[in-house]
Amino acid sequence: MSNVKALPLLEPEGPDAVAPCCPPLSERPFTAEEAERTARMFKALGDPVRLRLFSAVASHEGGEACVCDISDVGVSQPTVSHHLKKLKEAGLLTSERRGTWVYYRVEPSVVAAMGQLLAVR
Amino acid sequence: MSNVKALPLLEPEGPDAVAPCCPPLSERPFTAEEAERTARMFKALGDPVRLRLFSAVASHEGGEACVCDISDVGVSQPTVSHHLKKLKEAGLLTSERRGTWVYYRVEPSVVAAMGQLLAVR
DNA sequence: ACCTTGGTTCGACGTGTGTCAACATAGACG
DNA sequence: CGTCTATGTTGACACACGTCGAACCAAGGT
Repeated sequence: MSNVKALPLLEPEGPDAVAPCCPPLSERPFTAEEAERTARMFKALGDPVRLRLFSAVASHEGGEACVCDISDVGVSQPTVSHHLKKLKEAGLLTSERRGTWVYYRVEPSVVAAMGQLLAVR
Repeated sequence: MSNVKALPLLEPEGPDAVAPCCPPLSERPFTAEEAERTARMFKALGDPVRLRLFSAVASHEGGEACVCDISDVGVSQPTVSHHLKKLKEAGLLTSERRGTWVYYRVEPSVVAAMGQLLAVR
């Protein structure tokens, strides 16, 4: 079972579970490379529509939601698909087709890593 | 000429309350308004240069840094100023002029609030 | 086969954003 | 005053981004 496949933001550096992408933001100044990687995650959540979609998936029963369940965010359906793709490329969501519907779920380790970036000293 | 907008993400009420902007992303689907407000914060950190500047301030000795200390991020000085302004408008940094230099420091409550948004259920 | 429903991809358009050079402003100091 | 240093602002430009309609793909049902 491929629980992790080519996440563009997580280097397979440690067998650890919490995906140590980068140290907390207040530990030391980020290098250009760290910033490049990390900014992609924040940018993915930097759009209101994407934030609503992500929140809808994250809060949905069972930890997953099909597009039909969450596509009521005020934009056209192609736009929803576009944003879900962006969230997927950022490593924040994964998708799987089961029959007629496509189900999205959050990647908990990546979200946890983002939370740790913001840990207060 | 004081066009200093009120912090768009924090209501000026609690002394050191943890900025009750929004519930965790996984608690319930965000409303359009919540998403609009919160996305501004994530978007501010969604640029590599801004992320480096923010990290430089956050990790600097004494919790504050003057522009001259952190402006070595590979872009021109006006661009640095522009990004610092963006971070300030997002409520993530505050600035204060002391004599010749301008010092920036992080707004801990806002960062803490962002961390809580990503709290895993 | 055909059609219907769910989702993605494509092509285009308008807006937003990052960047710089040039200029402007604010103190410090003589 | 004038001048130097440290930051901020303005204007302009190229590029990225969000959005939509139309076309396309994937499964199921009839």
